[in-house]
Amino acid sequence: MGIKERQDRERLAVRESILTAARDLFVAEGYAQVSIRKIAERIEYSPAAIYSYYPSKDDIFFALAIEGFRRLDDTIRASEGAPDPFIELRDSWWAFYQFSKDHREFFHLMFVDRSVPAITEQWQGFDLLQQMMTRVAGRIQRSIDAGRFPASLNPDVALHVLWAALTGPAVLGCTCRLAPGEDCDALARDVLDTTLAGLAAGTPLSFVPFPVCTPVASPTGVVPHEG
Amino acid sequence: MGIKERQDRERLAVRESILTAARDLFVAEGYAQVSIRKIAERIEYSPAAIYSYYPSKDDIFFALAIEGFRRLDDTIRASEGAPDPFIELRDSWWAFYQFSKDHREFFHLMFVDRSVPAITEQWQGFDLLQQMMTRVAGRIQRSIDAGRFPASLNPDVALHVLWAALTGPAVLGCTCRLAPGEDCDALARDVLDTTLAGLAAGTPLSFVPFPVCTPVASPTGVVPHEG
DNA sequence: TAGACGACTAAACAGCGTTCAATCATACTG
DNA sequence: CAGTATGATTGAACGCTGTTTAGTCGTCTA
Repeated sequence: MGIKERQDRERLAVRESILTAARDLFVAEGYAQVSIRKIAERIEYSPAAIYSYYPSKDDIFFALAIEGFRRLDDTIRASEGAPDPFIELRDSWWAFYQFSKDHREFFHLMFVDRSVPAITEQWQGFDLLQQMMTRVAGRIQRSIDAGRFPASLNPDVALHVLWAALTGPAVLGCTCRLAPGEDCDALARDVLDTTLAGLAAGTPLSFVPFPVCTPVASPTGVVPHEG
Repeated sequence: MGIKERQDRERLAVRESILTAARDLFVAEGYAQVSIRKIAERIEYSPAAIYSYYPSKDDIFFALAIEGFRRLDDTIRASEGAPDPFIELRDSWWAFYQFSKDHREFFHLMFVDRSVPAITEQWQGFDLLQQMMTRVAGRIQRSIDAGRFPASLNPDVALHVLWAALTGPAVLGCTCRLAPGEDCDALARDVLDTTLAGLAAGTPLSFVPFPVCTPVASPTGVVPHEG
């Protein structure tokens, strides 16, 4: 009988509709405006019903975060293809910044929010994030190979420096910390170019990355140089 | 009669005790754990009483943000004194980053939080912030004068680039977005040094700063260069 | 057809920010 | 000193939140 299959399908559909309602509220009105009761009203179920699909509100946000990583992955993948690996690298990080603008709430949930502990705790468990990091580290390696960065540059370290630096303007933008007339895009571009130039200049670095995101595992493991 | 004076003094004392209770809860348990009822319990007043001292919970957080700017100002002032202006500049931003570590909740409230609209809206109205920016812009100017940066560098633009870049590792740190073993201090140091190096390399910049924070008003006004 | 199982709901709990009528202590006035 | 006005303070309530629980209802299975 396909009865169980149909039931599973129906359950999945409701589960999906919860996520859709949450996402719509989230994107349209912001994180703080998402409540179990509002979601319930949208899907025409009682608030309690939601708890048989998600154990808590946090788990709904966790699911949204995963969706966010999927969207970010799409955005960064779409930035591939520039003939020059250095330009391609620059495009990757510009895509990262653009993501913070185009998906403000997602970005905040993924990279800034502290109110969903599971997202912070399982940070290293987001496969897609690790894959993205690996991919971008690969682009850095190709830029090194093309002579745009010193051969001594550790791609994983550069990845973290670029990530941290670009997170700044993204946060300032999505939390409205610039003066009304100031152009956040210009600031992000300047931070990106300045950081790339600083890396190209061979600035000594001291960060020791977590081994996971090494693009291609070297036989001797990750050996970060001292700064 | 000193009666009115005494009453004013008492009112101020209660007002201050509200802020102290809020700050203690805030620092010890985090933003989300601060509630009017908990503050009321600490100062042994009813929750309603608080509303005759602060019109809303947001106003309490606003007062805490002002205190935060005072603390940050102290921290940055304390970083003055290095003989080399470039080192002094580096110390300023290291102090900014250290502030984000030592006063995590304050930093979050001041630079990241979105749930207190007044802080975002009155952002340009924080005198102390403007003064700090002016002071740091002055340090950048002295570094330019000392030949550590190109003469073409606009101090206000550099200020914003450094601010944005350093905000990144600060946010990643205080929102726990690094892997357990990773050293956020090292990352912040690398971002700082990389950004300083990028600025020193004369990277073309395009950001146009809001005129307010020009260290010394030039007769022709702020003329940002094109990037 | 009877029973079991699972989805769903109404109602409640404890918490939240905030408001309001009522109370109480104090200071001023006659 | 008595009476009044003033302003601080409170208890109770409103409407909101996330979550739990007991009970209902419909569908599938035997």
